[in-house]
Amino acid sequence: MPDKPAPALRMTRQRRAILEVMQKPGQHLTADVVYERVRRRIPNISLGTVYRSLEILSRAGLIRSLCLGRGPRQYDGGIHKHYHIRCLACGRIEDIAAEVFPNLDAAVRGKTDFEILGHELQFEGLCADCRKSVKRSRKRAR
Amino acid sequence: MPDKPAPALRMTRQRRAILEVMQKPGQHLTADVVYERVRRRIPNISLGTVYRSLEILSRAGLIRSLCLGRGPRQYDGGIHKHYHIRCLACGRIEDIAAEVFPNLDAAVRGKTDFEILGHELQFEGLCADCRKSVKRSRKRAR
DNA sequence: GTGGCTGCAAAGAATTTGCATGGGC
DNA sequence: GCCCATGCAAATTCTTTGCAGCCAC
Repeated sequence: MPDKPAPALRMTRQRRAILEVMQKPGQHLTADVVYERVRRRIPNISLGTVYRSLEILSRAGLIRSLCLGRGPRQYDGGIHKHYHIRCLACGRIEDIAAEVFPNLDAAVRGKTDFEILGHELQFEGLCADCRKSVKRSRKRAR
Repeated sequence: MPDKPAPALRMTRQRRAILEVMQKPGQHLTADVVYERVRRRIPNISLGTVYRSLEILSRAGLIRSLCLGRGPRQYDGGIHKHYHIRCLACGRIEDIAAEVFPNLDAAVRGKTDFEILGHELQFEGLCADCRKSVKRSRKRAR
């Protein structure tokens, strides 16, 4: 097997602009929204470039790639980490106002060949609205 | 706002077959693979039905829907819960041989309106192969 | 019997890719 | 100067949806 020298990451104007858009913490942006915002600065950037850059930047660990329930993939600047909760019934996503568990990574370190760099955690449950419907239907069922 | 009575879940032949395919623990199946397997029993089932059923069954909490890095969404019978780790560099996914943390749910209970039913946790890091390449490239850079 | 479920097929959304040219290192 | 990165647009992949008939409850 030939050596695969890790490719150099070129910091182009496009990638720099994308990184800056991603910088603001606490946002989850779809590729589409990133495209829209970066276009203010680089009007002729292409959507393909945005997709390629997001992929590369997330592989380089500069941003995070999230998959929150349904819909398109979302990306996050990753400075301010936080968790999410998704309603199993209606798919709604919310941030959770709780601090990150720093010891999770340590807990699995050594259980695998991988070098653990972080984790992604989302909770699942029922939002207040859907809980009401479920209760209602249970009552009906009696 | 009119009452939205929670819809009844009909256990059709198709859904039963899908559930059985999903039953075997420790597998992550794409809709496509589920389709292929269920077709052995119900040859004229349609892919659309598979998508619809997977969505409904996961909303009902009977199976779990996962988003593991790139590629299509995956589904899991969910009996035997386990965590995953994804290589940031190459995208490889592996199961982690560690027990589930039962106290995570309790830790966020009360921090939100939601009724917490479970969680999805995936770690991120570098697999052995990619770690080698990175080291190599760092050495070259000196 | 009724309203949800299915098969079929077409539409739609999201993402990837081929290729010629441009630009970072 | 070498190669990776980009723009453009077409192609692919994945998922959803409209509709008429069917079936679980």
